[in-house]
This record gives sequence, structure tokens and C-alpha cells, in this order.
Amino acid sequence: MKKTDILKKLRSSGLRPTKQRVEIAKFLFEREKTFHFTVESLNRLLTKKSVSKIALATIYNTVHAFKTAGHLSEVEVRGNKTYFDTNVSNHHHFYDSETSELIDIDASDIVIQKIPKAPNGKKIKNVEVFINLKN
Amino acid sequence: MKKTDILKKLRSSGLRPTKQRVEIAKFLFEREKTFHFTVESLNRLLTKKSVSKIALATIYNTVHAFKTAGHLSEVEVRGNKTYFDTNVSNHHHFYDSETSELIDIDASDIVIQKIPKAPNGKKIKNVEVFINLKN
DNA sequence: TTTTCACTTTAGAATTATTATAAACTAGAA
DNA sequence: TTCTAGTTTATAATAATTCTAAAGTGAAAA
Repeated sequence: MKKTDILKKLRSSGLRPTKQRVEIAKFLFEREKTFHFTVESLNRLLTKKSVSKIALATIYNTVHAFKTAGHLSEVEVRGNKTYFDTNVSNHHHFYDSETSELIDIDASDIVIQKIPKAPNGKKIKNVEVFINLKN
Repeated sequence: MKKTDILKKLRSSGLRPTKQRVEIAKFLFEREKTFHFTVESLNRLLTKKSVSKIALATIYNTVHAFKTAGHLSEVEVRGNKTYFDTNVSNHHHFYDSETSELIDIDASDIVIQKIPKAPNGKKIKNVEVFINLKN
């Protein structure tokens, strides 16, 4: 993803492309593979990488803004921290609790044959499959 | 589950059946259906129900002790609080984010036809299916 | 180009869930 | 009954996240 696209991405979702947002967006979206992170790990990586320090509150703000705009998805992982994923398509995860690492699973790699119907007037929003790994 | 069984359950897992543990265990396990809760909701319900106040720290201690003993399972739910479940068999969940309510799905009600193999030397510990509901 | 102002950033305080601490208490073996 | 390891408790500490309010800044309009 080129810089122009980053600007387009931000503007098209109503986010003013500030210095901080562009820097974070470039870090998150200018990569080939999907990226999984927590706010804490993102902060650590950004601090290491860049000259200008971005406030932790700004990282929280930005990540939430990106999530609301649909540029990031939140992954449910047992534990205290919240994980985010640059892969916003419908997909699933392996989770290695030894390393606290998430690995994407393509939606097409899991086929569910039988599923119960939603209770009392509710509908199914989405189905998430989470595969815990061990050694 | 009768009181004798509660005592047996505690003792058999190396937990001294103290007044507090018995009270919490009775509340959690002397019921027909599975029960889902957070420490906060359990604390609220216990306070309402009983005469003697149990310290919040004790509820945390006890819930963790029960979990370690295999009498409770932890459910991964997006968000800040940790959910527990009196159903410790292999099963899945519906989650209604409107009401923050969890509903059990019997393991036999979900059949997965295709599943990817675990990465590099890892093995699959377990597979959790989480179905988000909407109205 | 300058002005203007709603949107942003920021540091630090506040909040919330959870864990740690250490003193008082107690189940149950001796 | 005595003793002691295991337990409970109030409170402090920690950790993740959100709030606050003052200072800063994109970008539209003058």
C-alpha cells in the first residue's frame, strides 16, 4: 500500500490524515502479511522504529478509530490484553499460548457442516473459530 | 448436587471445604442448567443472596481454585471481563453482545468438516466455536 | 495567504479488573 | 485442646484502558 493510498484510506473514512495517523497507518498497512498486535506491542514497536514519540493515548485513539472505520478487527483472545488484526476479512485463528502468538486461518480452510440455529428471534452475526495450540 | 457431594467435590480436589467455598460451590453447582458469570456478577449475586459477606478477593481466589480443579471453565469473550462457565465439558457458545449473555452449544451440535493442520510441530489443543448473535 | 475552528494530540489523572500482601482466622490432624 | 498449614480478609499494588482539559493543527473559508 502506497502513501497516497494511506491518505485516501484515511480520508475516505472521515479521518483527518494527521502526522500520527499516517505514521501508524503506514506501519500497520504497508506490509504484505497480516499483522497481529496489542496496543502495548504496537507502542513498543513504534517507539523503537520512529523518531517522533507518539503518545500512548493517541495510539489507543487511533487504533479505535481504525477499528471503527473497518480497517482493523479485534480478535477475542482469553486474557487481559486486547488483540487487533490488520486482516478484516472473515477468517479464523490459531492461538499459541506459549508465545501469545496469533496465526490467521483463511475462512475457506474451515468448513462447518452442522451449526445450531440462533435462539429466540436472534440471528447469527458471525462465526469465529479459535484453535488453541499446544506443543 | 447435594451438600455431601459439594463437600466430596471440594475434598477430592484438595480444597478444604471452608464456609466460603461451600457457600460459593453450592451457589454455582446446585443448579440444573449451566451457569455463566463474571467475578463481578457472582459477587453481586452472592451479596444479594447471603447473610454473610464474602470478600471479593476470596471470590477471585475461589473461582480460580475451582477453575484449576477443573470445576469451572473460562470462556473467551471479547471485552474486559473474564467469563466463567460451570459447564466444563467440551462445548461452544453463542454470545449476545446486546445483553452480554452467553448460551451453551453442545459439542455435538457443531460439526466441522474441514480444519487446517496445526503449524510447525504444534498440535491442536482444542477448537472453540463462538457464534456472535444480532437481532 | 491568513484566519478560524472543529478535530486531534497529549500528559497525566481516573477508572476498572485483577493480583499481591500480610495479618488474623480456622479446619482438622495430632 | 493444641497446633499449624491452608484460608480469608481488607487494603495496597498493578495493569490495561479511558477520561480530561489544555495546547496544537489540518484544511475550509475569507
